[in-house]
Amino acid sequence: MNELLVGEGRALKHVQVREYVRSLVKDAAPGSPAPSERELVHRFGVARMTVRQAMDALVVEGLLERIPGRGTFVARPRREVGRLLGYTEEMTRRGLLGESQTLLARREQAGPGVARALSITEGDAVIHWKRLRRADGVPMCIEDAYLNEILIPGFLQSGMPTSLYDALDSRGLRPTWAEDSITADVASEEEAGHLEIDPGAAVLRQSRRALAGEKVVEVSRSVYRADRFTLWVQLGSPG
Amino acid sequence: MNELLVGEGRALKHVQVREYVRSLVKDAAPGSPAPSERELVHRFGVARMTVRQAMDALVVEGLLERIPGRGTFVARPRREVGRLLGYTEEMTRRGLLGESQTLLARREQAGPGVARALSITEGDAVIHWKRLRRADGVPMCIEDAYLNEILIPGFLQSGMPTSLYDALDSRGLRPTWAEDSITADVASEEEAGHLEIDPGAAVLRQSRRALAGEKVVEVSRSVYRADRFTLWVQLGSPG
DNA sequence: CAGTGGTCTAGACCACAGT
DNA sequence: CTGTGGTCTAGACCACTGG
Repeated sequence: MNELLVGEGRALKHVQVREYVRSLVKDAAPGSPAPSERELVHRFGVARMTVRQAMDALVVEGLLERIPGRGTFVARPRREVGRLLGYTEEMTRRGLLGESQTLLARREQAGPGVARALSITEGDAVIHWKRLRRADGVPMCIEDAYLNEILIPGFLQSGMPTSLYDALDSRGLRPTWAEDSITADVASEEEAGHLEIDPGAAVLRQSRRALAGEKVVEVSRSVYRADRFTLWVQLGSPG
Repeated sequence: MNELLVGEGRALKHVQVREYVRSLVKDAAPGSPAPSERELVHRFGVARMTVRQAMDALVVEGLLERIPGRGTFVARPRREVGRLLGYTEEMTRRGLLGESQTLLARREQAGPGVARALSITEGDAVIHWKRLRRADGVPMCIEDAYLNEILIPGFLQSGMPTSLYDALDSRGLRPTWAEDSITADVASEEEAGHLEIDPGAAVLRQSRRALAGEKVVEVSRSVYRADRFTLWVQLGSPG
């Protein structure tokens, strides 16, 4: 469990075996056989329970699959909820060039709504960052985000990053979980101006509460041009 | 692993221990201590590795949490992607009464698009089921669904169920995974008539591909009144 | 038949918590 | 200090698979 905390010199045997098998299996096709447990026992000179501990971890991880009487095999990749993507990554994945234009970036005191959403106290410092997002040069979305300043001290002074999620990542605060609410609406005058659409055109509104571990790092409201953006979500339990 | 396949008489020790601990812990508050491993060794007269196998399963399940040097404790419930809900359940959860009015229900041959989405062959039999959904008596959504007829023989003849997902559930085909695409739009004339809104009013369009295990059981397009419906989604990896 | 994973034993030493 | 979980050993028998 705590291999990252182990000092340099130590190397737990089950970890050695696990990583050996992982490296063997890394680029193998699904269905390829992994070494048998008894083969690993001989190769590493360890007890079978130790080998099983190593293999168990890889099975739980979804990398291997045991078939009684036959052997252990590379599992077909399980369906999984994708990594949580920021706007720039999302656009890159769609083959578009994502750009941002900052409309507002300043330190504020949290109002009651933002404070509740960020799980902080009203009046605490927050970063308010509003951006116009483009894709291949054409307006795509307006994002209005609030960040918990306590978690990212000096954020405004350090120069605004291109990708918020990358910036959070570098602080060990990449969101891995988000709660979104999504609704359809029509664009207001102001939104229409920024997005270069007609007032009354359809837009998709997304409110996000993004967490890194237990910490709420970002709450935001985004409004997307409906004619340019479709949201994809996977729901339920992989498997 | 295969406790369900085990004959009546057999009872694997690690399963006995696991279920004993599970029952102890079922209604316990997070943070409550579970029996220590050595205590279970004495209680069941088994080896410690056997107890660990039992506890490991509960830890992987997220029910228990080990703290080295302290003991094993009931874990706080992990964040999890919710069970995939059908319309009726979704409305119930929101405190609304969900009702359906069938607009169309018949057997058809799959066209190319539906066939691809259902992972079947063009011309295969499908159930085409179009419904107007109400919440507390007011139109909420129009759902146009296609079901793989091979998976649910006699579906049309058996009387249309109130809840599609419950009906699938009873056949062991409750969807546990869905891929949705969501976009905003304005209502067409026909949609506006059904939904009792003005043409041009904002609507949320949701295309769903729902799977039970590996089988695609349902593909559907729904159009929701934006003034009455907000979609909630959780993204990322629980934990 | 030989080989596989699944289960199980009866010990052992370690690092770490709390008293 | 005692008690905890974490690691590890060197065997064993079982049910199952495939040739």
